[in-house]
Amino acid sequence: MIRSGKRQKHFTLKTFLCYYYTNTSNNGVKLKKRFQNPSIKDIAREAGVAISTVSNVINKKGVVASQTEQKVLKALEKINYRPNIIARGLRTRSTKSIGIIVQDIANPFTSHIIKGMEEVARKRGYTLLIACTFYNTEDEKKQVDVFMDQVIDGFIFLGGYDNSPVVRQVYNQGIPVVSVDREIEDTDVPSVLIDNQEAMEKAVDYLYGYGHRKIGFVSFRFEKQTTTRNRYMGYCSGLEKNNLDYDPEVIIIDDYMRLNETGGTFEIIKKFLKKGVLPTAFTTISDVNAFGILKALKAGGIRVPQEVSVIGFDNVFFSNFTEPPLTTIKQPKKMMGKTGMNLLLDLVEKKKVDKKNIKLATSLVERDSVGPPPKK
Amino acid sequence: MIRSGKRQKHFTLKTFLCYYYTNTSNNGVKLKKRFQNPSIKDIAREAGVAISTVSNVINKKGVVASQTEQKVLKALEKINYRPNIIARGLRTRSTKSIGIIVQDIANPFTSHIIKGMEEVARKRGYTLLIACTFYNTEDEKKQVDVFMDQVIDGFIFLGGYDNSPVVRQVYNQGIPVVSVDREIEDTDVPSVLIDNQEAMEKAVDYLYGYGHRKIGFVSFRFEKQTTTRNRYMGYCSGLEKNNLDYDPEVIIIDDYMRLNETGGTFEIIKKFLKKGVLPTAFTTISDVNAFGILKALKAGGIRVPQEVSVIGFDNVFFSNFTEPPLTTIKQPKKMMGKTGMNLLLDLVEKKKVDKKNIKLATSLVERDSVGPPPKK
DNA sequence: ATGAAAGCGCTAACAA
DNA sequence: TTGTTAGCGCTTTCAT
Repeated sequence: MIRSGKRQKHFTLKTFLCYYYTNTSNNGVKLKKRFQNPSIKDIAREAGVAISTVSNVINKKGVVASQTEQKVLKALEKINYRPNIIARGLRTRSTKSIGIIVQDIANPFTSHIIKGMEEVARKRGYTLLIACTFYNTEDEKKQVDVFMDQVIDGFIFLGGYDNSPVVRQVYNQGIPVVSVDREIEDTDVPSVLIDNQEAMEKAVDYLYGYGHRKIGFVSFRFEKQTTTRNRYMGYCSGLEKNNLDYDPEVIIIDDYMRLNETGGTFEIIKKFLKKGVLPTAFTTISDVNAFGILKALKAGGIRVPQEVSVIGFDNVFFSNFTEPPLTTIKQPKKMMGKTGMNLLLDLVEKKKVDKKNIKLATSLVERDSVGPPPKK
Repeated sequence: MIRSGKRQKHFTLKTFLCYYYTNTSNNGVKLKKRFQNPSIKDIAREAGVAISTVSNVINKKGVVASQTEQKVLKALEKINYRPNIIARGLRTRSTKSIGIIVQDIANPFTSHIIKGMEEVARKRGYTLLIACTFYNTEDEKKQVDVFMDQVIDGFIFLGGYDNSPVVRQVYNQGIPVVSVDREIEDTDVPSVLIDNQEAMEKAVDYLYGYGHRKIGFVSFRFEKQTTTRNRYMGYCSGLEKNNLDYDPEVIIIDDYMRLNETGGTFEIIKKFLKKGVLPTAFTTISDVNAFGILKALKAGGIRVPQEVSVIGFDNVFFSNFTEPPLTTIKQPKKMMGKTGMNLLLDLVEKKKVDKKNIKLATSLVERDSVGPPPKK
């Protein structure tokens, strides 16, 4: 309800010029009807030029005589005018805002990506609309519609289930969209990703290099999530590459850790420990899961990395502050956000983009949670 | 650039009814000019009623004969119509969106507050615009203007420096605003806060109860931030209450930890350790700072809590996964977010609010980072 | 109860 | 080069 005249309590510089008089049925007397922010009309009147001329000056369009321009500029300076984006949006169908659909804004991985996005969006003059869907595909669909109603300039889908029909639908409507950390099978849709398989393979290689031969994998289920599935694929191909057997006994896949990664993993691994079969090292799909493993291991009196090694994925900030500090695969979070947003805005602004499916490099951060396996 | 006809590539159910013909200068031939989403006009035409009647049905306003209503409903069902919020906003000056100004969206404390906000906003049909200012007061001012241009329904200022003039200005313009985790001196402005002083006093009491008599305090500078200053006040009053001396030697206040809380604190405390004066316990203004203390202590070979105790503030998720798990003051983060957003939306919707300055309760979460001081 | 029409503030097409 | 005007899609007022 911004700028609703009735709630305006003070005269401000912004408004002092802008009340106007209009006929009402009140005995034909002209009454002060409402306050509002200055509009382009006020500027035009003040400068003594046409509305469209003001518009041209503001948007640096058309040709305006420098003398006229001066007049407008002067009026603009005198009156603290700000164009109404909503009104402009109604005409131009652009509101300088980007909708971001994310699973969980409080997740330390995604929140850093968003931070990167926010940074470039703001720098380029766009505003961020954010909605969280908590892995609810229906909600995601609904939220897309809500954003459509708001008339946004573009979409970013950040992480979560593939849910490509929704992305596709947006894409098909000709709305700029990029998928970040979400692998859509069709590569028409612009994307910013990492090579999840290669990254996880790197982790297995690293563990193998330390002498590990019985390497576990812990994850939630990944039928609907290609990113995660590809990490699993990387785990498998890493095994294969190093001639290691695929051992279902040390592969723990359970959806219980889906929405409560750390706590869920903790429980699952604690239970797993009771079985008495132990890999010499754990791989997992994210740091927040690794934290749960670490804690369960500690609770079970198992030392890391002396008895069991653990390697994470993401390189979340807190990986540096666990005990021991977590060795992990680093995803360039902020860069993913920035790259994704720049790509999207280039699309929005119809700039030439030479690469619309971008893969960013990962790296391995060595800390202290991986060591050689214990000697028998 | 949503719904820009030129980029529409496919016919969809949504659009099939909605291309129309118009004269162009092209030899006087009528040309298909553009696609668009169905508008209220299309519904009106389909139902054979007036536009305003459709509007009335949609908004459940005025009186519509049930027969007419049925016709409209039927048309509505046939055509997948969605009102254009932007156009509506132009008239009503309400876009069902809330602007949130926050320092750092990736901070684990604020991100959980925002999560709470998002939850209720979405439930109540509002969208979130988010901007980060990174403690830059100028940016904050600018961002307020950007949000104004967007015509949002209300503001939330979340954390950060007091910067009350900006908040005041918004408030004075009659725009609904609430301040969350940000203490503005004037209580006209609705707010959701905790009692920072009482909370920190609680921490000191707790430490005192364990036998600590030399209690440190670590913080960045707080001239411009009342929340933090009040925690300091709580530290002081806690000391006083328990007849403890105020000892500047163990009070570490340094802005170096402002924007890099954990890393900065780590450095500062590492340096501090060299001085050789050590409190038996540390209080600090947030968990992320406590993590730095923990790590510095560990680096210095000092055991927690056997030699030195540490108590945090916030109860961030990861406090549970440090070594040792961090004892801390819990702030009801999600609740703060939800309460703040509910308050704001009540204000926006002009509902009766019986309490516009809300204080939420904190509690102390006992984990393992506090123990009795070492015996001499 | 229903419809016609006037804007909201802006841009863009076109006339002058 | 400048001004006039027709919308964008909606709500709201006022006739009917």
